[in-house]
Amino acid sequence: MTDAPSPPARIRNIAELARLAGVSTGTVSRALADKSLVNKETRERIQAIAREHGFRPNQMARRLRVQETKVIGVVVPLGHEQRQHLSDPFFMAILGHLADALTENGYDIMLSRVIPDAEDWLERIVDSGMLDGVLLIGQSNQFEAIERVAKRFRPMVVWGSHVDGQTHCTVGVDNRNGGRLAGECLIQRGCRQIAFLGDVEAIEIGERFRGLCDATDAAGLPRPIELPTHLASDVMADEIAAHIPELLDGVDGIAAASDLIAMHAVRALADHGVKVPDDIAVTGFDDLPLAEQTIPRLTTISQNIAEGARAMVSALFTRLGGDDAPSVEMPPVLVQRDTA
Amino acid sequence: MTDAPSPPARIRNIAELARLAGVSTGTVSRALADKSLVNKETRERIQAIAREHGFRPNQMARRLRVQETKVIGVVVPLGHEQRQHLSDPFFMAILGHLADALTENGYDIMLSRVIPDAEDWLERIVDSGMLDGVLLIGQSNQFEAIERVAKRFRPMVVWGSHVDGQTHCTVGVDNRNGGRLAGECLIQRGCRQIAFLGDVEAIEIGERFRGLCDATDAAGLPRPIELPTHLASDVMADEIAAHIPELLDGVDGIAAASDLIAMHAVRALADHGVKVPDDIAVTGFDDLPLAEQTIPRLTTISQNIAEGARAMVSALFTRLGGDDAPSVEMPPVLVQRDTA
DNA sequence: TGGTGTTTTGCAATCGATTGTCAAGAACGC
DNA sequence: GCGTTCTTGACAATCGATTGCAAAACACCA
Repeated sequence: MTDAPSPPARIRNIAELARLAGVSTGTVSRALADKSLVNKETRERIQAIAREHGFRPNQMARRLRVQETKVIGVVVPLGHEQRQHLSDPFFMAILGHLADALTENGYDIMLSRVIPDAEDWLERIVDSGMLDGVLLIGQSNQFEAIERVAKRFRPMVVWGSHVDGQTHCTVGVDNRNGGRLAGECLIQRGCRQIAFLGDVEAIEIGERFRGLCDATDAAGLPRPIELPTHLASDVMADEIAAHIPELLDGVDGIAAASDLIAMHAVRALADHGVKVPDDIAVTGFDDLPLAEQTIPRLTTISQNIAEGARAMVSALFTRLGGDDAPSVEMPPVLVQRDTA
Repeated sequence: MTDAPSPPARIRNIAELARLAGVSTGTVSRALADKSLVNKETRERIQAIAREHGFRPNQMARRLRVQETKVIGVVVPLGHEQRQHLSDPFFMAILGHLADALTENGYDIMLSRVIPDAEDWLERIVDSGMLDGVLLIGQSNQFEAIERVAKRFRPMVVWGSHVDGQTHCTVGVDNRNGGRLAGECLIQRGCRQIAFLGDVEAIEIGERFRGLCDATDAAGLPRPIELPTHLASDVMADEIAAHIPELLDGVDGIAAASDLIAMHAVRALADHGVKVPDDIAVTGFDDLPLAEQTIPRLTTISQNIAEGARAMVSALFTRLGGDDAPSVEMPPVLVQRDTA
């Protein structure tokens, strides 16, 4: 009996393993699940054979049977983006934290396919039977679709803004207040003409813009100029470059809808010899880990991504347990660094 | 008959739908798959009922039956990292491109769980029965494990370095040559004492270091100093800060193992009044979209992430089709910008 | 030896689809 | 009116596990 194993033949299912062990499939199933119902000796013998042959039970079959998949879908609705590109660092950062929290609890993550033009994209995901729960990162302009599904599918948590009376459970910062904070910061620096870089079609971005308006209104300043800028990094640079003439025309403060947009803007301004923050002050939004590492370091509104991810997962788990979890709204925090 | 639907009762499976339509489950299945075997009229009638009730067949069951999951696992082996954190922007960037390419072809993506301490982490993923194929991003220090699995599991493609005689299929740049390019760039600028920021335990990083040594050897310069720096962004900043004394002690060129490390280094140097590239030149590796947007813009070795992702997916598909796909080694390109 | 109680194990139904096989019915020609 | 061909759809096996139920095996005691 050599101890260097050259597995004779791969075992394909518990039936084969059962034949090999001279027991029934039921016993094998119980043995592999380490149930005390089966005799300790047979149990260990079966486990040994399984190990020796590198056998692992088919998860698809098990999950079909137990009606529990241990898979959570993570989805970014990109309805308002012309191209669907998962490159936004904010999404990636929160995805990382979600992954940590979910895997710690024994769940796998499925990045589900978003069929761009289909009305029922969320229904397809939710009803696929592959997912125990769903996490949405961002609401985009898909409020209706999300509400519709939330009414009958409980284990779903959305990163985004909470609107009065909505059914779906959100976790996120108070975007409007965050926008206000950014505006107040810029105004306090002495900015008079503020520009907003972002796509207000997306609900949470729209809220940030509204908060910014709150700030300029309160200060008796003109409304900020809206300069649509998308989140997809491949078009962002061009869009910002296209906005440069408008920015150079009297704007002295920029509130960007995200840190990435802010970084691109700072770069583009530098290319035109504009000094940040002396000539134009810039604020970001998100407080990515990177925001602290840029030169100049970014003044931004912090979202506390790690805590947000934890809150999402915890809300999802209570919902998976059948209980109700309320929306969570975290306070935005202004992080003042070098750009404003 | 109102056309505003208030679905009477949810249909749970094709059996219920079959009863409702007065046909057998087999017919329903074929009708939903739009097979010409069933009469056009019954087919449309069944589809209408399904639509009306918002019924979607259970994917788990279908996949178990057809033995094809249309799911590709995407995994980052983080064997050499003490904490498993999916925050590296390079990983995220390539994940984004992989997601695009896979979803375009009708595949979903599963971020599989990596059980940190388990020897058989890759076996567990591959044998779970949930995945048609696997993409690994990075080899980390898991060469053995990858080889072992590659010998019997064909549909797997790995981002990383190709070593002579290896079984597993890799796609990646020639890391050694990339390291050499970085070294030559620094040397040509006049750097005499070069430091390497990265964790050489990881295969691809080690190759980059070796290439760097090739360059210093060829120029008759002393070997670069190794300053271990991990990829996890939460510890990276501290590690780099800890390296500062060594960097200020005669080092005039830094080759970083990744763009992120380079950006952190530039930031840390700025904090100590060191000017980049005048006092110390810095090169990155990856050429993230961000590298062009920093101030100063990063000189780096380009990996062409988009093309790499496409190559991985295409190799995976030919392997899924049963054919063999060879490893792909892309030439690294030096992108000279402001930091070196 | 028989009865009772406790472990162990096997049997068979089940999860929800897909699909090969075959029979019933329609259409058609002679 | 009968045989032949073609459609259409029902039946049942299958994918690979889990699990309730009941039978078998064994121990123990009177």
